[in-house]
Amino acid sequence: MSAIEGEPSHLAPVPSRVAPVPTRRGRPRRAEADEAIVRATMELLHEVGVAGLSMDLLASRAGVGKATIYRRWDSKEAVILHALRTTDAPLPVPDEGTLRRDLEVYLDAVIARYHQGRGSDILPHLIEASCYDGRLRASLDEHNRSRQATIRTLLARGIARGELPADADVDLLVDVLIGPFAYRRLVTGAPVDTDFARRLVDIVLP
Amino acid sequence: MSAIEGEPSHLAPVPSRVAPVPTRRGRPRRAEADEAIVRATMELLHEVGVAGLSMDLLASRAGVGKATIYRRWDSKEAVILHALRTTDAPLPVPDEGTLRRDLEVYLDAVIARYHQGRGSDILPHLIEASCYDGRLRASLDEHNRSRQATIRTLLARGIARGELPADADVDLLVDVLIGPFAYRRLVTGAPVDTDFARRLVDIVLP
Amino acid sequence: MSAIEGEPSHLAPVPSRVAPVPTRRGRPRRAEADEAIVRATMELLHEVGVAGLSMDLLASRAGVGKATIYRRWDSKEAVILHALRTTDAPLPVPDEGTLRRDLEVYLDAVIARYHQGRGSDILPHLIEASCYDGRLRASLDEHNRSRQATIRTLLARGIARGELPADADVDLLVDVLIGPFAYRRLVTGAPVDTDFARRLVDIVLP
Amino acid sequence: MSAIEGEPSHLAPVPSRVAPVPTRRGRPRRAEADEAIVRATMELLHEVGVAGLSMDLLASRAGVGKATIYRRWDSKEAVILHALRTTDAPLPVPDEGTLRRDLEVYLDAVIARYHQGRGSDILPHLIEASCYDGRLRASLDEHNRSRQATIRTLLARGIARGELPADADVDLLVDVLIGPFAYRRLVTGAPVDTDFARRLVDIVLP
DNA sequence: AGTTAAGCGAGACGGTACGTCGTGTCTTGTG
DNA sequence: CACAAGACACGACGTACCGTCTCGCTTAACT
Repeated sequence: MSAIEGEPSHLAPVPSRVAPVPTRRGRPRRAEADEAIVRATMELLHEVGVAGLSMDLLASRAGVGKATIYRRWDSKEAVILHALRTTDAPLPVPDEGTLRRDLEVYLDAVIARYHQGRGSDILPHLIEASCYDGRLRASLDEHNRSRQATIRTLLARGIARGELPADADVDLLVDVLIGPFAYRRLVTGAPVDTDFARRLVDIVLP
Repeated sequence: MSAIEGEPSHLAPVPSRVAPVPTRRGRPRRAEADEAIVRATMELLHEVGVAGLSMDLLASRAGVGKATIYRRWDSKEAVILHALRTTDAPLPVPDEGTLRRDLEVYLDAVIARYHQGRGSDILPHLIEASCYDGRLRASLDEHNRSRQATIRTLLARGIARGELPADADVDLLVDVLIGPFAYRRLVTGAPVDTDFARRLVDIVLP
Repeated sequence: MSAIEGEPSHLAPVPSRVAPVPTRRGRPRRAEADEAIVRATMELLHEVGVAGLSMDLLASRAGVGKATIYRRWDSKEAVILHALRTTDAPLPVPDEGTLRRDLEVYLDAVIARYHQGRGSDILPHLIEASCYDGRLRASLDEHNRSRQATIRTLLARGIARGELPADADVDLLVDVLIGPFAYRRLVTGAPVDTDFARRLVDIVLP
Repeated sequence: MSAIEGEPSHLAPVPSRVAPVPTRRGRPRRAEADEAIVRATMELLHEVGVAGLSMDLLASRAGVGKATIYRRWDSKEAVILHALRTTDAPLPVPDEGTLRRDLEVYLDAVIARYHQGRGSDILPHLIEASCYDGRLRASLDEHNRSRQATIRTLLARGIARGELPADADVDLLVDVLIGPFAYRRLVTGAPVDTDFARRLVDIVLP
């Protein structure tokens, strides 16, 4: 699983992607190769996981030479991150009438997706890789921040309805609502369930 | 940096450590070897980082055979985690008179340690490795949970002083106070500073 | 160095050269491209040797697309052989009055050229390549046989002068006069000098 | 086929072999690995030829890691040369009563072995490789020179019998008897047969 | 004048092999 | 038994070539 939160990353720049060179000289890159690589990446992530995905395997599964992959991305992790950003559908934005209900429904959806064991090693893997690769770090951060969009939408609605004060510290609220999930999942391994989400919302909406 | 929070893990069980075999047969293990390995591990973590630390390098630096390392630990990551637990000094427990001040002082200390770039890839590396190794996962989780001791002490004092209600949800408060730090550092890359800590405390102590 | 023996191969067929197609349709091939490729080939052979000469490097040095090279020749080795045949000036035909002196002068010239280290790996490389490519083999053989012309001229004059019997086995004499040079250079690595040439002539002209 | 001439190279040094380090520390090299590698090399040379023999294929056929090969030899060619020297049986030393008959019988045997197409690209390949690797060059030269032993034995016997003058130039005679074979095979591609051998002997024994 | 066929520089493509590295295990001789 | 040394099987890495294949353009010769 890659993301703890929601909204897609539509048109965001992908810094760790190798520049496709806007020049029009020479044979253009084959668009099907991009697709095939992304598809093969997602397939293999589900079949053999992040640790079992080697560049040789990926190339042969995508029917592509290794050089074709390295021409497009810097590293295995950049490929994986790109595939994730391309593929990973955002969670729906709930609209239940109250901020409390919206948050509860959304966090439940996060938990549901967060609990699928398959691929739950992808994000930790990318985090680790990004420690050694600034470009990857930037791209991953950008992606993860973009996933806060849904919860920001919910909070903005809450302010509009007067459920939160107009000067509420939205940035901090986002971190408080999502941070504990990431902390439990990545760091302490403590379990996360619906009740946990309820109590968290109680803190934010007293 | 390895830990986001405080107290040491002195006598805690280390599941991923290979059992030293209580039997008394044969030549006993050399205690200096343990020390040399831990020392070499910490040296290399600072010199070449987690990615540059190979078992061959570690063995030769410690003046030890590789088998001597594997006799004691399951994997490279288990060695690193052990070295960390052995070495990493806990942050002091503040006592400023009020819960608010205690939390502020403590979180400032966490931030100060959290910002040292050197070795800031160790925890992410261990998290990733623990995805593939249950024993490591258990050991790492145990360690990270143990680091919550300081903050729990502070909260307990706060309850005793009446600064928090007697039925306060301590488990959750701990996660709310630390989770956002982990989230920013590991996931979004957003900056963390003293002001951030202040605002966080405001949420918990309205 | 490419050849152990003499005469040029002016108009000889070059089987491994791709047929330029006598049809006149379409844009004609650019003659400067041929020249540029041959020139770049010789430059690179001197600069980086046969092993360092890659088709990408050659194309970029010649300012030409790789397809332009492959349109003209089958393989890298065919290019090299062509460049050699085009460039390599034949040794002069001596005329000292006696067969013995002629042979001595000629063989000394062969030795002088044979000792230049630069490019001395070209012939071995072509020989090896010709093991896997019949067209190249034919072209190389033809070239190398053509280099016997000078020595055949000398022997013919010797027969005319009565220095050799009219029924002398010229084919064999050629091989005996040149073979030991090739053998030492390619196979045993034994040194070759003027004295060696003298003694060889003594065998042929008792 | 690797050699144009005869005697084995019993105890000759093999400079291109990586030094096995006379030190007695650590686990000794597995002798079966050496055997398996040599056996697999010869098998593959017959099955796929020199060009089809890759290090990965060789390692997997020998049931050995690539590092185990590179620990012992510098390059693919050094392995091949070693396998050849280890395996290639020398031609028998004829004893027909006269030097002329001995030479004829021996050269016929050389021709017979020389004509087997299988593996006839090995020597050219090694020659080429030795242009880029001094150690290999030395080893190959040493090997090829050692193969002159048989013919030297025959010539020595001829001198003892008075068939050759006592001061005959043996070094040169060896080159004259073998050189033309190498020259035709490697350079001009001209055919070599029994008649050619007969005429060659006529030159040496007038 | 328009059409057609081929050449052209650039560079992407699928493959294959390279030689190196790291892991965790195994095997010596020596305590 | 433990130990230092180091060999071992495995398998991934990222690079370098090869020879082919598009692109968007010339550049003629044939309509």
